[in-house]
Amino acid sequence: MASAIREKLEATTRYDPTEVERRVFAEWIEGGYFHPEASGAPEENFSVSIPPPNVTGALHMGHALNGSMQDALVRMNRMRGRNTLWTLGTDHAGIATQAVVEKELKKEGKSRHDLGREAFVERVWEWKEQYGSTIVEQYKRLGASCDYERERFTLDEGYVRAVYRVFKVLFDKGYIYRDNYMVNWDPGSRSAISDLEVENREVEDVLYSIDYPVEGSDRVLTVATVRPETMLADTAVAVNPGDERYAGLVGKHCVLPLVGRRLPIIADDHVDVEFGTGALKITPGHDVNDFEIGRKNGLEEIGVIGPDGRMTEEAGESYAGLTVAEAQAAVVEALRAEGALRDEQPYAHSVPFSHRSGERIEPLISLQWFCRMDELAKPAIEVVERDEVRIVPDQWKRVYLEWMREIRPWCVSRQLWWGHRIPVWYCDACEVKPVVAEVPPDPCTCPECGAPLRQEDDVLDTWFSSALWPFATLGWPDDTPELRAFYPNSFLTTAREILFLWVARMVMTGIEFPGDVPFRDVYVHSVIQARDGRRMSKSLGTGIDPLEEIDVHGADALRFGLLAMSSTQDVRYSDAKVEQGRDLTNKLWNASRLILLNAAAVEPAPSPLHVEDRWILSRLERTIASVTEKLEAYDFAHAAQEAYSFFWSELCDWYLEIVKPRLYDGEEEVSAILLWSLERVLALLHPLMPFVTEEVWHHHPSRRGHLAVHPFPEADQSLFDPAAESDVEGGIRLTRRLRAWRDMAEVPVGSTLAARFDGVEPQEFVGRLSRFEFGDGDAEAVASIGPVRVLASDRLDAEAVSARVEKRREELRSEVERGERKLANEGFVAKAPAEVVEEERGKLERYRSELEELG
RNA sequence: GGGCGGUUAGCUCAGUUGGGAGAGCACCUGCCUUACAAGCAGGGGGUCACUGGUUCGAGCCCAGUACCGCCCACCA
Repeated sequence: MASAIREKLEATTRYDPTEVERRVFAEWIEGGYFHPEASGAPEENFSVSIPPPNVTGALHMGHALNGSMQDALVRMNRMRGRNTLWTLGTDHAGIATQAVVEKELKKEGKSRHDLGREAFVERVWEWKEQYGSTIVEQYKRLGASCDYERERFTLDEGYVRAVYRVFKVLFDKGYIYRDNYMVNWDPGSRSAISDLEVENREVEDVLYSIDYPVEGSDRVLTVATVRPETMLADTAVAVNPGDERYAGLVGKHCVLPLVGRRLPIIADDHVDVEFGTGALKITPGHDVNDFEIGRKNGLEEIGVIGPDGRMTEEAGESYAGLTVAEAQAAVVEALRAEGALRDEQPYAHSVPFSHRSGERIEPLISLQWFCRMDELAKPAIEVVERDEVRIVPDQWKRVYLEWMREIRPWCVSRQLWWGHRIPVWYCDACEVKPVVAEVPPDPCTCPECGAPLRQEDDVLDTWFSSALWPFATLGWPDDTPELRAFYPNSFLTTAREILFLWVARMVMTGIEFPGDVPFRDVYVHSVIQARDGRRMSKSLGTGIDPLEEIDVHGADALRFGLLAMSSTQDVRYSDAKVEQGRDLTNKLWNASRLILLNAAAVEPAPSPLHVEDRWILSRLERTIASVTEKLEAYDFAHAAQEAYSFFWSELCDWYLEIVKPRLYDGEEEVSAILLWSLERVLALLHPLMPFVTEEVWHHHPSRRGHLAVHPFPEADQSLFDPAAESDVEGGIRLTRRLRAWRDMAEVPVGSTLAARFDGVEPQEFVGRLSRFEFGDGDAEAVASIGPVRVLASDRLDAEAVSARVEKRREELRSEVERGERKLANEGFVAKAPAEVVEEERGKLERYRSELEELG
């Protein structure tokens, strides 16, 4: 080792991630390790598409966890020599990005309408150029081994071609259509949104009961509503066909208070006889159920609420222009004045809100583009039923299937400017059908009358383009080498909240377009909650910034911590686990210093001279087998914990302590084993903690290339050695008992005690690590610990010793009693498996003989 | 209204097919032992939410109860 490096290694007793991480990452990029050739077949290659973060986004804990998991598997497979691609990119995130730029404009006192569409979109692109790489840089901080040279964006040129191709094909198949239909209108973004972007929240409203007089009679029908302002758009009153109270009224009319409109009284099964009076006002223009009933019964559809969330002209001049809330107050007041308001009751119920803007959804009828999903869903159901796409853990399989079987049309148009503008062109001059095309028509004129064509104003739902991510990023619709080499992907990891929004749609489009499932496995990971168990959220201020955690503890520490705390159920963020990861990086660093600074210059090799060598090699290989198996099963937490405990407890606490004298002696065999083990441990841990392992590897004498492309260890079963394991573990147990005995007997730390042994001589390390000196002295034995007889000496406090012995006797008596009781149970002896009973007998035997030794 | 998950040490969580309850952190005691005090050695700590059942034996299986969380859902 060069002396400068040696000095640095000697002097640095703490691992410092800050300097290491940037340097090491730059080396990886320079090596081009993350940028594979597009060659080979998907079955032998390994590929993953990152769930594309919003281009407006900043790395949050969900990204960090998801990234740590993907990187662990990606790195492991790259090290195994597979041609590995991890595609990275960002999502244009229609609503979110448009909102960010609009907010910027607002500061300048402008709106997007002041700029006009073209200039506004230009402005968003400028924003994207300036800020859009933030999150990509943050993935680098995490150490994610993505192919940064193949970065994609859902609005880049090639991607747009994929989106337009898909739109055109689905349109030609008749799946995509335009219709005037009830949609979830988000007054916040002033756009329609899909069912999946709606969340229901519990709200305290007032339930108003209103009397509707029946025409030509003195009866009234009392209806109940939480939205009295929508009565202005009522076009019927419905009762249940089986409701005898109203049997004679069906077919008659009542008169709408305030408005005077005649409303037919109709019968519909939907009406619940038990609720309220059993009479339901029907507002087809502003209520989802009423819309259905209206269409079924051919009712008039009136809209009194506009896209801006204000009352329209249709609402009448007393209300037009008011906000919904103002209109509600005015209507209630007017009804009260008329004496039509019968009752008001507080009423808690769930109400749809926009997941995007947070505003209350206004159901209204509007002209939108929809995509029929039933045909697309069929094969996507089958592949999951047949486990061709495997959902892990499998409870999510059922959730996926149930949703898919009930799937409804998807509203894909959005009234935004930022996004994929729908590739449909209209002629305003004649009645010709709209032109739907993958590329803008050239010339852009009407084929019938020659007038200029006008493109559809609406853009597509962001998720329409995300749905194509695994293949559009690889160059589809062209038949590219990338597509041939890396599609389908190997797996996908995701949070369950986008199982429907994203995962299901990728499965559908993958089968429909490239013709194969997009990935074989879907791993649904846990959600990391805030420390107090609340959701991590920006608005609640409960978010924990992964970059701050990286600044403080290092990326490896965060990665290890996240993997170790992850689970199939939701977990609270654990600082302790991240600190455990940090401590592990430090331990790794220092154990490596011990080995690298003291090992003789030899070839690393498993050449055992002693039983402890065979033991550690056996344990190492078993750990490799087990950790690998767990990683492949997406059991990241146990993989991390197991690697940790092998390295810390077995390798450091025991093996290194056992072999220190040999190492300091310059023994070649132990040096060879230590260097060999270190190499394998570094490689095994590299997918979990890439930075520190790579940095240590720099100092390893066997180093030729980077660890990032070093072969991943494969467990060598020929080194499994149960006999050595049992011998050394016996020695360890004895050492611990001797140490505990000393502690209880209050022997000063520094003093060595004399002892002899009965039967088999304990291994050399037992005496050394517990500070006992074994000889054949014939002094009186004051205590027995297994085969060890502790000899009387003036270093021992007789009282403490006898107290210790008595305590042990007590323990043994209770153990013996427990064993005897169990074995006296005829049921147990008769019905328990033989080996369980045998084990119990063996234990009882050992306890009895130890008790006998103690006298 | 349906469905799913949870309840285990002071805290955060593990616990394979039923066979003496584990980890990390925190706590107590003793150690600056020349890899590491972000360390080493030793230790204390649990009615496995509750009630019943099955079994020789239940944290684990069954039935029910109570809280907590999530998803889906068009009773105004």
